[in-house]
Amino acid sequence: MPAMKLDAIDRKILDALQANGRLSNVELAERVGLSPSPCLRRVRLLEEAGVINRYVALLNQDAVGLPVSVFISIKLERQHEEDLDRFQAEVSSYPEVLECYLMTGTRDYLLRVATADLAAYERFLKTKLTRVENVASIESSFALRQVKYTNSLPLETTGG
Amino acid sequence: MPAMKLDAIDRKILDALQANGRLSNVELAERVGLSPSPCLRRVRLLEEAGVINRYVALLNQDAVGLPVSVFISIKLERQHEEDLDRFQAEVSSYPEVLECYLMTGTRDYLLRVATADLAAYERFLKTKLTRVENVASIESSFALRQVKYTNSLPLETTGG
DNA sequence: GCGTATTTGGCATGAAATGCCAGAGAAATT
DNA sequence: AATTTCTCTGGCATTTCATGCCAAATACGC
Repeated sequence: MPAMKLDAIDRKILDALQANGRLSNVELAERVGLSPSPCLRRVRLLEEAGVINRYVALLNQDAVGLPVSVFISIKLERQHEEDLDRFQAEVSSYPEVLECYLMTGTRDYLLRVATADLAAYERFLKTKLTRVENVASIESSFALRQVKYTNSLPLETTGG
Repeated sequence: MPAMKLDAIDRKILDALQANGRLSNVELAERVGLSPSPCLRRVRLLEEAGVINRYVALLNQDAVGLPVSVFISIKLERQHEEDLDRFQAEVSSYPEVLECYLMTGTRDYLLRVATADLAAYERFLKTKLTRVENVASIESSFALRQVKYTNSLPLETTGG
């Protein structure tokens, strides 16, 4: 995905939709200083270009009973292409895994997992993660508190 | 936020809106097996109860020119209540910081930061993070690839 | 079996999304 | 500087949707 050229209006649109993905097109148009028609056309273009991936509802982890966030550092035995691919496919299939990154440094992967409690986390480890082939070591760190969580990327709407 | 009691239809609604926050109420109602009126009422209740935090558009980091994700482990000099509060407030104000967690273990905080490139990251470090008071050490790990990234919490819609 | 409370479904109204077309603005060419 | 061309914008008409209200149905307790 190449970086797309975005003008000031595009960035305003993206900023507004990052903050509220359910803004009506009429209100969005007002905020960015366009009439509804061209505003909607820009939004559609941004969607088709893949700048806007998708729209989602963000839930409260506590309210749905998944208050525990765990970060897991994982090291593999072998790091060949096919080893990585197999591991990634397996881990991506677990709904408990919200984020997974291939990392530089001494640890190969970093995962964020959401579970109901420690017992559920232990169950996840025992029945899923530790059974994945090629895993050399697993290191869990628990989040005591989510200080900040946002999906809003800083688009620097002040400049060109 | 206490965990709220959600029935099977609520979980279907939440799952659908986690996948597509812009579903029309008419289509959402069809999917969960209700008519539009009670479906909308449930959605409003979930919003008011705080189960649904908000709706957002998710952007492609590469497309908006912020392809670099960095995880930063931070250790503070002192961990008194007011020290933590001050650090958290400062770090939360940085738009580059997408996630921040207070952690167990040897490191106090874990941050995820998005930047345009290494130069921008260095600028963030020098002008912002290293100038925050009370920071004992900073350890950066770069993500080579985002293997999985989702906000969809697993709600186990199969069971009660 | 009966009464109560909660939830659902349908209808009416007002607002919004969306496609179409003409007009305005910007850029390139001569 | 004038003209041509291309791109983007704004307004209108149609269709779809959101939303509030009320009656009916379902679940629950007695």
